[in-house]
Parts: sequence; structure tokens; C-alpha cells
Amino acid sequence: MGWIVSDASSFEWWGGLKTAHEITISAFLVQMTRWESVVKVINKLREKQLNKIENLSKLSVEDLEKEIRSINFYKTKARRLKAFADKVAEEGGLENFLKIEKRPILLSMEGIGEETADSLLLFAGNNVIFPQSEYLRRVMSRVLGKKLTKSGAKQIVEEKLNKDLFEYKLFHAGIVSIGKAFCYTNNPNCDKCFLKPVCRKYNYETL
DNA sequence: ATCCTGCTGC
DNA sequence: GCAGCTGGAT
Repeated sequence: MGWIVSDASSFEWWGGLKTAHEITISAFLVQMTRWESVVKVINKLREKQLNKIENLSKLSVEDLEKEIRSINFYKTKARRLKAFADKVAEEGGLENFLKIEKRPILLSMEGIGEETADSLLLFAGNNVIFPQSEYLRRVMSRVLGKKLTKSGAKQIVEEKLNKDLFEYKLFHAGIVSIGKAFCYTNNPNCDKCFLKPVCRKYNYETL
């Protein structure tokens, strides 16, 4: 069965970005920001060979600000990216840094909270960890018909899914897709949503 | 005007 | 728990 692909890395996860470096840079940039804006900046960085963490660390914060000016909170994010790039250099490269045992160090860095840390570990580092996003909390809360915290929703998912990289990435992609397309904070578009057959909010008007 | 795959510091 | 960060797109 040659067409059954078990290698999760050959799919266009994380908006189609391929390298751990671009995924990592975009993870900083995308916070409270439209994905489309992030892609534009990543494309520009790539043209200038700045799509690698080591190359970013050679820039000053001021120059980095200029490169990402079109991004929401660009000053804050330039500072955080610069600090992260320097830290990666200390730790002996990005690949070595994106491992589960480094999670506490990731979380200790400015600009990396739970969601970003686990997104990096899953999509850039290929670790079986599920990111606890606001999308996840919202969709899972409505489908299950009870108020969940982000970490609560994450716990349920990690309990139920097989410990499989492909499943984790696919489920995350599904949650994000549904969150963006239908499951808005206000006035969710439940009629169009393809989860409505199994959603408690839709069927019982809870939450 | 409002929205956008958060995190920090208070 | 919540204001602030900070700007482009619609």
C-alpha cells in the first residue's frame, strides 16, 4: 500500500511551512496575528536568507524590527526572537533545542507560553505533545457541552488520542480549521459546521 | 471600528 | 484575572 503515508512530515502542517526554523520564527510572529500576515513576512525573510534562527541572531533588534514591521506587536516580537536566537546558539542549534526535556527552558523564555512551546515541540520538533490553544478550548467546550480550560481540553485530547505524531498533527489542524471557519467566539456559524452532528452546543444549546 | 492560531506583568 | 503590547486587513 504505497499510497498510505505514515510519515507526518510530508504533509503541509502549520500552514505549509517546511523547516523547523521557519515554523519556529512563525510561532513567535503569529501570536494574536493573522496567519496571512505571517506568511508574507516569512516569504520576505526567506528571500533574504533570514529564514534561519542563526542568521537572525546576527541582526540587531532594530534591524529585526524593520524586517517584521508589518507584524502585530513587532517591537516586542523582534526583542523576543533576538533573545531566542541567541539562546539557540548557546544550546548548540535548533534541532537540539526542540526536545521534550527542553520544555521548561522553552517556557522560561520571553514570548514562549504553553501554546507556543507545545506548538514548537509538535510541529517543529516532531514530539508527541498537543498544543492547548484557544481554538481547542472553544471547540472542545462546545462539542462536549461543558466549560473547559485550555489545559483541561489538552488533557482530554492527550488521553483520547493515540500517542501518534500523525494523529496529533491532524487533530490540531482539524481543530484550527473548524475554529477559524465556524466556531467563532461570538455567533458561531453552527449551521455550516460539519461537527454539528456530534456537537452538544448545536444539539442541546448548552454553552 | 473590529478582528487577528498569546504572553507578560501587574 | 486583565490591561497592554502594536499594526495591517477588512
